[in-house]
Amino acid sequence: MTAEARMDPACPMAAFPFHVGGKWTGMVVVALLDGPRRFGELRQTLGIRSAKVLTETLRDMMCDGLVTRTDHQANPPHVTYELTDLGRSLLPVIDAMREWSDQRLAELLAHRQAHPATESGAAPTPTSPQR
Amino acid sequence: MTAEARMDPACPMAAFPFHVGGKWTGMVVVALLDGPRRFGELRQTLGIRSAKVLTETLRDMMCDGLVTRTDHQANPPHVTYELTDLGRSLLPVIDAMREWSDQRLAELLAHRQAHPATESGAAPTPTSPQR
DNA sequence: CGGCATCCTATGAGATACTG
DNA sequence: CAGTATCTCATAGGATGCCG
Repeated sequence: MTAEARMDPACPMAAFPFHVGGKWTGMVVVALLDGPRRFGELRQTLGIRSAKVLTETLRDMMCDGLVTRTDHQANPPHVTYELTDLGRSLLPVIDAMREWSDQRLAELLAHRQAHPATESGAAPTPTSPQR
Repeated sequence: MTAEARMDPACPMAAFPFHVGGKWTGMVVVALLDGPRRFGELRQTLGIRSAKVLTETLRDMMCDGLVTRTDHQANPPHVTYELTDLGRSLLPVIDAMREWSDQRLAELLAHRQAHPATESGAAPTPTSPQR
C-alpha cells in the first residue's frame, strides 16, 4: 500500500492520538506509566501552569478510553487518573518514538539550526520553551 | 526514569517531528516511501487543496533534513521531493503507529462515539473530513 | 507547474480568578 | 485539591490569486 492511491482521512496517520489528542496527550501517557497519579501530581510532572489545559487533555483522553478517573470521595478532594489497557497499549509507539529520538533527534535539530529556513518561525525550537 | 522527576521540554515527546512538524509531516513521509514525488503528486495524494500548506510542510521538513528538493531545471517547472536517510529512519515509528491503529484505533473511536464528552467538539472525528 | 504573497478564521494553549 | 469560567493571544491551516 503506502502511497499508491489518494490518502483518505481514515488513514491512521490522520487519526493517531498524538496528533488528534493535542500536545500533552503523549506526555500524560508517559507520566501515568508507573501507576495512578493525582491531578496535581500530573500538573507538576508535566510542568503545566494552567489547570485548564490538563483538565481538557484528561477529559479528551477519558473520552477516548485512554485513562480512567477515580474520585476518592474525600475532603479535600482526591482524584486519581490511571491508564486503561488501551492507554497502556500505546507504549510500543512511545518507545519507538523514544528510540528514534535517542538515535536521530540530535541530527534533526542540528539540521534545523544550520538552516535559515527562509523564515524565522519554521517551528518552535523544542529546546526553548517559549510562551 | 519515566515519570519520576519533572518532565522538561527537552523530553523527546515534546520534540518529536509528528508534533513539531505539523499535521501533514507524517503523511508526507508515508507518501514518499516509494520514492521521489513531484509537488503536484504529493498535493493530490495527500488531498491538500491549498498549495501553501504543502509548501510550508516541505520547507520545514527540508529544514529538518527529512526531505531533499530537486529542481530539474525545466520548463514547465519540474521539482521532486525525496526522503533523506533521516526521513526514512522514521519508518519504524510510523509502522508502530500503523500497527497500533490496526489493532486499537477502532476501540478508541468506539469509546469516543459513546461519550458525550460534556462538550461538542472534543476532537474532529477523523472519519468525517470537514473543511 | 511550482510556489510565493495575502488575507482570513478556527482553535489550541495559556493566564487568571473564582468555586465546591 | 480539583476543578470551572472567562479572556487573551499566537498560530496552524486553508482559500485565492498572481508570478516565473
